[in-house]
Amino acid sequence: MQYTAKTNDFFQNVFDVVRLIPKGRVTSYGAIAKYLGTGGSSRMVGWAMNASHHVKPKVPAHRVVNRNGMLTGKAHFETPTKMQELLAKEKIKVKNETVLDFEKLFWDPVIELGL
DNA sequence: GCATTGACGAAGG
DNA sequence: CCCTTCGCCAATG
Repeated sequence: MQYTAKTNDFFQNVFDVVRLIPKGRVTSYGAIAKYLGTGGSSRMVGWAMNASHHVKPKVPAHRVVNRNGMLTGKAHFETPTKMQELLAKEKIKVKNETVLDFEKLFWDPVIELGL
């Protein structure tokens, strides 16, 4: 799989922001996209995460969920339960594939890191 | 090069 | 919170 110069740069930015997410906090694909200035391309953030598996250092992709706090990407982990396990280790409660207190745990890079 | 797909988002129901 | 429709854009067939 080869990435174009465009996506390669985009991917790196996504990985970088995701690694900055504090332990025990979560964010959304859209928030990351907005922070990177590609607001409408939230799908591309998800695509970037898809490539985060073989990336080093490891990207805490489990801290990235959709706008509803739902673990939509759990199926793409090593095992369908891996994502919830990692979240549980960070004291993040997950119920019915959705992060509880999502609004309280939400970490917006635009707000936390500034524009 | 067109059609389909997708770890999304907003709005309306 | 779930469902549908539409917009979004790179990758893939």
